Amino acid sequence: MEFAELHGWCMTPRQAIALQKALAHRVCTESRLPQNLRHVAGVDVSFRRGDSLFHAAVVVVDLADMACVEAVCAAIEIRFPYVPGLLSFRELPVVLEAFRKLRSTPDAVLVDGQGIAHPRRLGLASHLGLWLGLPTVGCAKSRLCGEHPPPGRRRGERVPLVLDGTVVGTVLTTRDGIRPLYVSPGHMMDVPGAAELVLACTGRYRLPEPIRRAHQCANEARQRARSDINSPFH
DNA sequence: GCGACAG
DNA sequence: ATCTTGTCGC
Repeated sequence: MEFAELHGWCMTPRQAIALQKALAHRVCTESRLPQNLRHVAGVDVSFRRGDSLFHAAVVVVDLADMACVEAVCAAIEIRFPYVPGLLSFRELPVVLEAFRKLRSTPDAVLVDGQGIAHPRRLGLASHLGLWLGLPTVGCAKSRLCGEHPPPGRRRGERVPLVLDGTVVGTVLTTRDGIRPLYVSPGHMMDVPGAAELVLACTGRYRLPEPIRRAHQCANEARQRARSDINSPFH
């Protein structure tokens, strides 16, 4: 199976699973981060219950001062239902559409979802990494699979996330006294590097700054589209 | 068969 | 993810 087969996105869950197994072999779990890491992107997707549109945003920030370098968003129709383990088939089309509009190329991409901490080692972050050929990190707010002891409650404390006897990620506390994040390499990234990058992008909030901004950006785009229905002029 | 289950 | 108001706490 080739990437081209994804163009239609008209797959059955069974076909999607077969494709994941094939693509998982292409994922690189060694760090390919540049020495001078400067521009980190965050991606997020937003949708509304009674609507059939997905909105995605990509925000690139400068790691030195968290200043926004570039921000874009896109909107397309939903083409796939939510199925745990098949999230990329639902969200990747709109995410790729947003990246198509991006003019700059980030050094790394933080994704709202899992990387290789996935039943077939191909979470949304890994799948996106393959498409983009860029280092990606999966940064999920809850667990999809794998086991771990409870991590410490202080910022920076972490425990390994183990799946089938393999460490596939890090359960990382990003703020004192809050629920941890499930951080795993997406593509061109290793387990320790993924956790360090997330920590480097996280300040006074639970989620890393690039993802927070993308989340905000995608929501604003969705609400603008919503209001345009009632007042298309303006 | 039952429970788990990113967003 | 989204539906939703106020509310308890640092």
